[in-house]
Amino acid sequence: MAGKVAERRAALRENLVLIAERTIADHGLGALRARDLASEAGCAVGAIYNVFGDLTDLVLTVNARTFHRLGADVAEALADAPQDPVEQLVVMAQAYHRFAAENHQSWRALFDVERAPGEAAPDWYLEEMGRLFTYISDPLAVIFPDRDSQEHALLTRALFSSVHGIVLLGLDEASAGVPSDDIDRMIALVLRQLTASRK
Amino acid sequence: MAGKVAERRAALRENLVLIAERTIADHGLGALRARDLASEAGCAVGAIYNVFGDLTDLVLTVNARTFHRLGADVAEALADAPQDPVEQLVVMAQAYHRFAAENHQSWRALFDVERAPGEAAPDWYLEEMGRLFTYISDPLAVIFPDRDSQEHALLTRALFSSVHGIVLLGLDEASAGVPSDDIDRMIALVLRQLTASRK
DNA sequence: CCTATAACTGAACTACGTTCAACTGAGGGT
DNA sequence: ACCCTCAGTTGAACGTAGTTCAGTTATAGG
Repeated sequence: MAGKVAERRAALRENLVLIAERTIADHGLGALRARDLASEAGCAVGAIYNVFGDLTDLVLTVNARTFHRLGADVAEALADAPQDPVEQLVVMAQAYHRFAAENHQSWRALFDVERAPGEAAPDWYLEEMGRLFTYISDPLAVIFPDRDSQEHALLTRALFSSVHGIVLLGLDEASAGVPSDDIDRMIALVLRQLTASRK
Repeated sequence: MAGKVAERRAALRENLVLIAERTIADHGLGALRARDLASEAGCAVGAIYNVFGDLTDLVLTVNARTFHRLGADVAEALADAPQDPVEQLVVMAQAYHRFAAENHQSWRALFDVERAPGEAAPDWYLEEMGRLFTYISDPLAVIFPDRDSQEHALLTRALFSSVHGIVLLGLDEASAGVPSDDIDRMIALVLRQLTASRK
C-alpha cells in the first residue's frame, strides 16, 4: 500500500487545522495550546511538530483560510451590489464589517499572530490583500477616471485602512458600546464623502 | 525616621516603570520579563509584586504615560497649528502619525496589552481618549456648525478611527514599505475630503 | 520475511509569570 | 540601649506554556 503514511499525515494536518480553527473561533488565539490540540486530535504533542514547524505555522495556516473566507464574503457582496461604484465600495466595506463582527476572534487572530521581526509576510497574505485592493481600486477607477494609477493606489490603501480602523476600534471592547449600526453609518459616511468629487 | 519604607517603595515603583518604559520602547512589549526587570532594578522578582499586582499592571502604568505623551504631542501640534479648522485636523493627525512612528514599540504596546475579557478599560484611558476626541470635535464643530452633537460624535470617531487605521497599516511591517510621506498624504487626503462640505 | 527508514511517542527541557514560607530590619514601647 | 512585632523583602519553588529528542513503533521495498 503506497502512501499510507502521507495519507495519515495529510489527515492529521487537516484535523489539526480544523481543531485549531474551531478553538480560535470559539475562544480566541490565546486559547490555543499544544497539549490540548494534541489531546483533541488524539495524537502526541510531538506529532504536531512533524506537520507544522511550530504553532505559529499552524496559526498562519488557519489565518490563510480565514483571510480567504473574508475575501470570498467581500467578493460575494460585490457580486450582489448595485452598479453604482460608490455603493459597491459601501457594500464591500459593510461586508468587511459583518465578517469581522461575526468572526471576531478569527478575524483578530489575523493581526494578533506575532510575526518574527524582519520576516516577510507570507505570499498568501500579499495575494489575498492584493485581491481585496483590486476590489476597491476597480470602482475607484470608475469614480476617478482622470487620476493616474499611483493616485488610485494611494486612495485604495487610504480607503481600506480607514474602514479597517473604523471596524477595529468599533469592535474593540475598550471603546465599548459602539453599536453595529453606528459602525455601518461611519463606513458609509467616510466612503461617500471620500468619493465625492471635490470642487 | 518616618516613611522610610514608603520612600523606598515609591523609588522602586518609579524605577520599575522607567526600566519597563525603556525596555518596551527599545525592544517591544514582548521583551518585558519579570526576571530581567528585577535584575535591572536590583531587586527580587517578588518585590515587583509588592508594587504592582502583576506585569500587566506595570505595562498599563507605562501605557498611561505613553498615552499622556501622545496627547501632549497632539496638543502641542494643535497649539502651533493655523486657525483653519481643517488644517488643525491635518496637523494633529500628522502629529499622531509622527508620534506613532517615533515611538513605534511604545505606541504598539498601547493596543497589544491583553485586557482581561469583560474588564472595563482603565479610567486614564477613557479620559485621555476623551481629551483626544475633544481636540477633534472642536474643529469639527466649526466646520459643521449645522450638525448636532450626535453627528459630531460619530464623525469624530470615524475620523479618529480612519487616521488610526492609516497609521496602523502604514507602519505595519506586513504591508512593508509605505513611505512616511505617503502616510501623511493619505491622512491629508482623507481629512480634507471628509471635511469638505457636501452638495 | 527482514531490514532500513520514516513517523510517532511522551517525558524532559527551557522559559515564562506568579506565589509564599522564611528572613530581615525598621519603629515603637520599656 | 534593648527587644519585639510585623510589614517589607527575598528567591526558591510551582504551574503552565512551547519545543525537543532518544527511544519505540510501523511502513515500504527488496
